[in-house]
Amino acid sequence: MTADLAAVARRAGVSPATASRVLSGRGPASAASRQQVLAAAAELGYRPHPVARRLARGTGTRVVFGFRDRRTDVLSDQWVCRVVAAVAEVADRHGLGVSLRRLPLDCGPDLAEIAADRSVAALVLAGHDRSVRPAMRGRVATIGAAVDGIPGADVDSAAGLTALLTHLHAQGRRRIALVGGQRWLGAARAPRDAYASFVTAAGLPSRTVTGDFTAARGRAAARRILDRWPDTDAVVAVNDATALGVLAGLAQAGAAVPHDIAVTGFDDLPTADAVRPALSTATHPVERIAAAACTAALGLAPGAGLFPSRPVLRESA
Amino acid sequence: MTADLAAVARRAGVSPATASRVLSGRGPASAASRQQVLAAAAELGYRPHPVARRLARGTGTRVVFGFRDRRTDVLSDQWVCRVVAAVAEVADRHGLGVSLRRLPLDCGPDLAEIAADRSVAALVLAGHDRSVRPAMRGRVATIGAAVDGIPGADVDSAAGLTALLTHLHAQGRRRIALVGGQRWLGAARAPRDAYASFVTAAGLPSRTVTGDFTAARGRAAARRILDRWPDTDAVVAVNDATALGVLAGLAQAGAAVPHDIAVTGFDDLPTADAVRPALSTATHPVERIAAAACTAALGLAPGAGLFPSRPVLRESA
DNA sequence: CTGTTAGCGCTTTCAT
DNA sequence: ATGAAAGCGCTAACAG
Repeated sequence: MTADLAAVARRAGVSPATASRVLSGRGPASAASRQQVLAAAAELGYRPHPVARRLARGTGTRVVFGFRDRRTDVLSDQWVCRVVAAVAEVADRHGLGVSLRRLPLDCGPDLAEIAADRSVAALVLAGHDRSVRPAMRGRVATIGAAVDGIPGADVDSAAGLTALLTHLHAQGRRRIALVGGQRWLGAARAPRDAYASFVTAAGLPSRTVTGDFTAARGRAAARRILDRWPDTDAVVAVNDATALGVLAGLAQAGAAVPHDIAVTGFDDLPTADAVRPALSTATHPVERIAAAACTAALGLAPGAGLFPSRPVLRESA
Repeated sequence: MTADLAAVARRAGVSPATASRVLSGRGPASAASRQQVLAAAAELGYRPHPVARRLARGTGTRVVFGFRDRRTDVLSDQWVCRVVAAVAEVADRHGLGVSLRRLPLDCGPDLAEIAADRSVAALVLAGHDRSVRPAMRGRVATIGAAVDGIPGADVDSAAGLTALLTHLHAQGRRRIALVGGQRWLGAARAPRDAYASFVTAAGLPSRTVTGDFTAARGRAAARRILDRWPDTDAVVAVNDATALGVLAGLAQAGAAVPHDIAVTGFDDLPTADAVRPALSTATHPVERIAAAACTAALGLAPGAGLFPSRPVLRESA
């Protein structure tokens, strides 16, 4: 039914090899043959067979998004879902699909399996830290800090958090607490460090509580903070989900936001603007980040890069 | 490097065809040969080449999730992202990837293009209505109402909404407004109808406002409702995003939830439980729905099915 | 139940 | 620049 390359070549009066060169844009071809081939392809309504192409080239057909986490219920994480969707949209432009794979903390075996799967064109990793080293020969990128040689599409969270802290400080907040992330997570490090530098530089007390990027823990963290340091006047959360939890926890405890306590999130998920009080946070170009990680993993772009984290001030701070 | 089928066959002392039959589980094979082949495969660490397999079988390598909507920014819709992620997880088990494709309202040409793409193993459609008819020969399923012959993984939203309305009524709410969805959207029909039947049966006034499944419109809808029917004592929203917006709009107008006005959502997204007041809504098995649609589209399951919508009562109603 | 023989559709050396 | 030919790795129709 559908015309194949041979048919196009025949009609163009050239060999399949030449037709292939023209249609795939790889390899030389005279203007004349190019002309013929293109015309023939158009007339025949030729559509290359992506699968055949990938088999011949030895490239895979899907990019795996590997998310390393302790939770089993990955789908309830908005950030994860958003990134997967973003990657799915980018991948579509390359004729590829995305698979979501939850990875345990000790993901060596899983990574080896992924590397051995020849349907995998590339691996995009998130939730990693220094200890994670993919078993793949290239075709890998991370969302988050780059790890030895592997390109990473990272958010400049140090700058973003510092900007938020600066804002709070300018507002007169002097007893600022941080709800951070798990220690095993690479992405939790930068915020923690940025917070530490800021408070010491500004001569503020350091008040840190560990969360896990979920609203549930954010809520618990709010209570803990109120218990330990009742005079806290601002809470900086490592992401929006946590901040939402903090908001809920504070409301439950009867603290007024932002009057008594200011709250900030991180990521600027759609909900940040839908809740009351609207969440002040830092916004990140998720789509561009996903796209960068994806193309870098596919080897279509040199490296990934550092993306801006811009404060978005709404009502909560 | 990696052993191929021929190597396994050779080592097992059988033909490639037999090895293929055993390893792919299709076609007959004597216990003896099966034994040999399996052993040989194990010893050689044989991993089938998914791409070659798909080329030979003529099946595609990815499932396209087509989302029909007027918005360009699909990624800011939590439901969409969640479904994509869920499909991506299910697809992974079949060695497939998912592509996300935004479809315009008039998506005929796009569907034709998707059908012509031989890398597409299946199409999962959402945001459709009766007018949409995929150009594919099978390999399609919808999330939402089934349309002529195409299986659909649908939520029993009529039952879910009715349950919510019944709850509100039992609470003494008598002036209940609905924030529905766009008329061109098939998924918006069932809730609208369910609401209509309920209010007429209960002898309540009908108060309907059209939303678009976003928080922004939900907020606007809340204001409109307050304007037109100041004595409204409950607002039922067609989804959680809308409900979040309604919550924000009511808060802004100084209405207390649930004291003055009760609010309900639909879907039970993770945020529903993170906001204050926590959103009363109806919960749906998103993963199972996505899985059903995916497997049905791939032709691995007969049809999709109707999934339960169970009320989850929290604080807002 | 098994082997033989063609493919699936495109790419890519390697000569020319 | 171009063509012939040899794959990429597996599946499936067809005899036997």
